[in-house]
Amino acid sequence: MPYDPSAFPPFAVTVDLVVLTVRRHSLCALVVRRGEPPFQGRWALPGGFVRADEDLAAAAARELAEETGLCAHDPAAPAQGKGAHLEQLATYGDPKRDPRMRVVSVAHLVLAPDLPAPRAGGDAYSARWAPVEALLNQGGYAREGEQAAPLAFDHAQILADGVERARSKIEYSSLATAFCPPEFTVGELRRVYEAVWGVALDPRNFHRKVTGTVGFLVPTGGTTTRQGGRPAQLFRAGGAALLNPPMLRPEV
Amino acid sequence: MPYDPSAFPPFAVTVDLVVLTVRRHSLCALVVRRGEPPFQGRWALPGGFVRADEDLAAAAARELAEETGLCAHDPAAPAQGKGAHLEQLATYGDPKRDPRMRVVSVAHLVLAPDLPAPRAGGDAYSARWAPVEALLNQGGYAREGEQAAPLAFDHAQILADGVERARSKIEYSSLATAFCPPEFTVGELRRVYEAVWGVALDPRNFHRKVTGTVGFLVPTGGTTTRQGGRPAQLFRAGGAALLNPPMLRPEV
DNA sequence: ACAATAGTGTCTATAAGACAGTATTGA
DNA sequence: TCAATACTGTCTTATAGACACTATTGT
Repeated sequence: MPYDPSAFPPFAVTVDLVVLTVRRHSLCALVVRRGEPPFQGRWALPGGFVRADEDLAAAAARELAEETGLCAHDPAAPAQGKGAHLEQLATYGDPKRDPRMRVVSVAHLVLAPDLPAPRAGGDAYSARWAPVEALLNQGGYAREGEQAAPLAFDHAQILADGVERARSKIEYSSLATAFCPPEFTVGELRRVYEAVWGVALDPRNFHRKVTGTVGFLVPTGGTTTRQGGRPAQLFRAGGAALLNPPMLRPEV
Repeated sequence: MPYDPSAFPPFAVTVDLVVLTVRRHSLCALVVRRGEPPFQGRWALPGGFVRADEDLAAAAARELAEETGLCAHDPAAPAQGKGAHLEQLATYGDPKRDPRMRVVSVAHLVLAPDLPAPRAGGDAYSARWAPVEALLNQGGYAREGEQAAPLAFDHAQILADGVERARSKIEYSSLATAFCPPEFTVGELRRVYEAVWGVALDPRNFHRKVTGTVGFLVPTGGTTTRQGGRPAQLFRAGGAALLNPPMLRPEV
């Protein structure tokens, strides 16, 4: 087909965010309550329109900052700094995914350390961390006193894809450290793996594995007893992005 | 930001295809020659606009059929059948990636067996298989008699991302069989791995590995001598989608 | 006979799973 | 003291890498 820019069907393009964190030993996602139709009153992933002169990753980082105050840290971007890991996840463009119009949504995945509490942006909706297990359950998610309902639009599918990406990516990359504060112990890192995978890991074999993988962890010299028990060494993430050999996820 | 569908910036949405195959022991991609500006005369990935009522995967499958006659086989779709493997790759939306207008392109990755020769669709441009190594070289790609030039738009980046996806995905999935004809030998499969990874593999260890992974290969009972030497057993792809443990790519 | 490819077997090094046992804190 | 967590070490098993050797074809 000749590339005729004057005769193209117009689309709206949005970004949706799968923002994951580990809270109280379970994997949680950020959801917001919709204040208007369609799906009014239902929970949805945060997101919004891409602006006319804005890159996709920039739009995702802007929405993330608006929702959480987090500073995104795109691994592709040279700008280093504190903040969450952000990467593109996938694009969803079913013609009927939004009942009002043709909307193509470029979903992004964000991995963040445990945050105090989500704060709503300038808008009047509420935002909340919810366990992904509840969000993905048949029957949907509700907080106390609400009717249980599935996520709006195709957001349950997007969330499921994001969770699966996170679960597989911590196998062969050092991304699990994105769920941790800047300094963390081996036990804290193990509890991240356990929460994301939903399995129990042998603490001794885990310790041997992560401390034996060069470039994964760098000791800071400090120790902490914030988990109770014997003081544990503190580490920060090493430079290695890929783990070789990978962490093995036990068969479920 | 409130979700206001009446005030959104309009985008054009396209699909671009990274169609890979293995020919003469090297990994090749399908490129088409642009017949009009911008980048007139340059090589580019095949692609085109998504129609107003068309799903993204359907648009990619339609473009693939127009360019190659291949029937796409989306693993997410229930419709089984012969044809190439198709999956979404990533989405590219830099505001300046097309000099004429704001275009967001949803790139798809296609893995196909060696085909007789690309046929142009109804259009007047030429299509061609080109080794990815040449396409990604600094300085760009040219056939004989042409000036070497990089791929049009951001297609070199899209191709590089597609090649990297294919290289990593054949490690832990059975996707390498998508490069093979319906029946193939262990040696032919090994040459696929060697071409995609650009390394030499030990034929004996490779044979032990692939025949020992349950669900990867199913013997058909036939044999062939099309590679010369002792007759080799013929196999077809087994049902397993994931290889556990994975194939290990030798460090480069 | 010889070259070429297919296929089997064997040794070794690495690493994962299971789990005993020691170390160091707070209550 | 005990409970809890951190850490070290040891045994077994699985598997990858290296490579010797045999099998079956075409020329």
